[in-house]
Amino acid sequence: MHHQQLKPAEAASLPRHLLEAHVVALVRRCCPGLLALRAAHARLIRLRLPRLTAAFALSKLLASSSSSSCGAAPSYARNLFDQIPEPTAFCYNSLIRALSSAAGVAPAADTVLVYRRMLRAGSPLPNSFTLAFALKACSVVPALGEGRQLHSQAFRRGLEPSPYVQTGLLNLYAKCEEVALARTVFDGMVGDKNLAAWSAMIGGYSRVGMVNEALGLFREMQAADVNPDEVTMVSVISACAKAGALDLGRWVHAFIDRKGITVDLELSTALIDMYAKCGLIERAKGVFDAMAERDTKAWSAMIVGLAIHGLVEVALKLFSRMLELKVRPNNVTFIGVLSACAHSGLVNEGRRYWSTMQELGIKPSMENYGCMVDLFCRSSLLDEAYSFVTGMAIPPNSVIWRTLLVASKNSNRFDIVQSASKKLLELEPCNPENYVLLSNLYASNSQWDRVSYMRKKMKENNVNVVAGCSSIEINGYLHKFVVSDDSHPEIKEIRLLLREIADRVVRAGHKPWTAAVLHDVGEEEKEVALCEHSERHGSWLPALTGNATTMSIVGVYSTARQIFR
DNA sequence: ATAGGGTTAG
Repeated sequence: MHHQQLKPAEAASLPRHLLEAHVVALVRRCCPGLLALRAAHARLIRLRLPRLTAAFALSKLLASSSSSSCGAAPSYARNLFDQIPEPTAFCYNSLIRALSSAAGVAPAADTVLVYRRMLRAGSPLPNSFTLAFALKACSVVPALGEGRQLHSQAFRRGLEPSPYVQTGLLNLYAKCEEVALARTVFDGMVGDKNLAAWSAMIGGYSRVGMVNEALGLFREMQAADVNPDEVTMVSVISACAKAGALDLGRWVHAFIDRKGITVDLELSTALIDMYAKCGLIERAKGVFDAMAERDTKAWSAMIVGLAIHGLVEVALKLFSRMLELKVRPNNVTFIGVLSACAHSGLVNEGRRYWSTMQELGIKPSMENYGCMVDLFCRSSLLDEAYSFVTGMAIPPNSVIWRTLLVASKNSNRFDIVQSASKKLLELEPCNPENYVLLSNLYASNSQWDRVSYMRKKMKENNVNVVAGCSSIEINGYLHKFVVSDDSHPEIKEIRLLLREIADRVVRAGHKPWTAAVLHDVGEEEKEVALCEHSERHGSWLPALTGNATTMSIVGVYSTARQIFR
């Protein structure tokens, strides 16, 4: 009965519960996939089901089209919903669930509209499913305003105690980087906290870079006897990657193996990212090679990792392999490819990849444009860089203008300097970095009137230079340092050690750049030293990815540690 | 009657 075609005549004679069983089986069999769903839809129409069973069938189709395994189908879901004469809560909930897979900011706005429509209709009333799905839609955007409206709805309707609503709220705040709000929900959870809540909270801390909090909570979770799974571990590993905490990352990887946690696609990608960011590109490659299947993100993580290690040829070869295997690259993949070209001055190759990107129909992101500007600037093709910037399809951001400005400051292209600095101050009148950059630029040309003008403008805009900071992981704890901050309890020992390292670098006959960075030198020299460093090794240390002014003495220490390794 | 939280690359 379940596996054979049912004819309209037979359908008419079947009792309702058997018909419904048939509908359930039919819809279940065709999932996932929108096409199969449409075919099932057509067959159900041909059966000319009685009114109630037809509504039931439409509800089942709607629920199926809203599941994530079906692929994005919000418009189909709307279509189905509109055919249901008296939608139940189940129908509303499925429609809201389907909306969360739409692109852009639409899910949040549409969700609120559907929710309002439900309230206006007077019945059915929203239940915990409604809120859980609606909150999910707001989390994917993420949309804090809409989410807060839903929070107050949950409270007013007494649906707040539901663990699914709670996790939905917690996740919403975590996605919006409102960790304090997320923590309030987390702490207020009644009874035992479930795995999803722990994972969402750890993920929230990791997302905003509160690494110690993320790892601390991971320990608390184990103390509370909640067993982490592969989803939890993705956040934990990603926290290690953010911190550049290699020792900790290796320990966590060993933990994953010891506990027999499945290293799936996502966790492998997180591990690749972690090893690459922590400087162990070979281990990253090892994880990549061991993967059973690799999606765009996994390939991108590997290619970007190789690129930042300066392993340009390997990165580009891997990209060709990716194309051969018909994995579709996206703009992030091209960040890796283009930055690889920029790193080693492959201008023509970079241009070629840029057209490849166009041919593949990938719309360049700001970062992609940034890679090209960087590519031209590093090869001293200022004219090309400038005309590229002015011809961009989207308005260039401050990063682009800063790249151009730094590249042209030692040239005689005052027109570029002029226009770039003007744009920069328009776009970011409150970023101290720009004032430092421009002051230094004018000072080096002895344009003292302009230097003091900069100072005046800073005062006008109430801009204060904030100290850059850096961090290093030692024995599983992240130590933070701020430029010229001596408050670290072991600052004396740290300074002594740095001096020792500097001496050893010189004695070992290394280029003096390392020593230059280690001693208290001017920003300009640090910048030169960093450029040389990047060319030689790729900028694999997170501590060094900021500009020279945001680099603290301990950031340098970790560089030196890597060199001696 | 029918369904549900958390994760990944720049």
